Amino acid sequence: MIRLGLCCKFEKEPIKFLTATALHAGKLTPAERARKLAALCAANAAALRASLEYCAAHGIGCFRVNSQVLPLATHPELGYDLKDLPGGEAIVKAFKDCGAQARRLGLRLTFHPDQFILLSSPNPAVTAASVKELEYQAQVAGWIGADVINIHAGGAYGDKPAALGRAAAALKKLSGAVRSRLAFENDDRSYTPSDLLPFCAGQKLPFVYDVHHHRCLPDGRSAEETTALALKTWDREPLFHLSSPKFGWRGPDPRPHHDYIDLKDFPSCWRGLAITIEVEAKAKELAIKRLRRQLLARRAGRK
DNA sequence: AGCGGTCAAGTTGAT
DNA sequence: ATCAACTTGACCGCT
Repeated sequence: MIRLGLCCKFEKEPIKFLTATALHAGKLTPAERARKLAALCAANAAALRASLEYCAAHGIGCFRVNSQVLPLATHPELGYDLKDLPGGEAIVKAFKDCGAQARRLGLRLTFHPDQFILLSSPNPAVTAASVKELEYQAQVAGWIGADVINIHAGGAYGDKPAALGRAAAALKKLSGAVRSRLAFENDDRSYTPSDLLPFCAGQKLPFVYDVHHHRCLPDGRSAEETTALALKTWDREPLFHLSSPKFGWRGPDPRPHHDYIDLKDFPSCWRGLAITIEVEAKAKELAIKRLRRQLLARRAGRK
């Protein structure tokens, strides 16, 4: 059966992940700052633990972890190694406990580094910062047992093949911890599934199929064809993305995400597949709950 | 408790 | 030139 994934946060459930601003943290003395950051990391480990319990209790099989789960960890000036913060070892253990609990509960965990993470950039400083961020996320992924770090291909810079060539070169700089988890997702501006499927095949990396992005930036291939090709790139449970347009498909801009998923946007060819679908909907766990109910009702009604 | 200004980072396309 | 969009609006000082 399909596994639905919740992205990063909750709408109604009182589980909060904390962050910090560099401006404020930078004004603190080093000791104050270390204490503050340690407190945030510890609170986020507890929030992750609570998230896992919630997901398991509500039929949500996958949870995406916020990139800022260790706030400012890779900041150029304020970055830190969690083990060096006060009580850091205990916080690492709290994350490892989350991993053990996720395994017990059968939950899948993923990361989706943000838009600044670019392996295709012509600027080496951008790539270097991206590699650093990926290594950090892979470290946390190791603690908690997350099996996917999903990124976009980045900008086209006027020449997509050249950009993908730079990405391929950057892949060589990544540790096994990142490589073994890395996946590429089609976006709604530059890179379609047709752009990325050959790249992923060549690099032996899985392809995360976002059908909403594909509908916003089509490439002439159907969802059925693309789904079949995407499935083949995975040596474990495939990961796909689903959303609905906030203002409808006839609105001014289909890209912003709706609070909920319109069942009509659920590709019929996804029915019954053994896949994870991360639900990118603003109403978060409420959207998953509604989608789950509708999928079950449809399944029952079909028979 | 609530408000408003502000926040590390890149790229794109609409206005 | 500015802005919103992207995986998530949240933080923080002020009242």
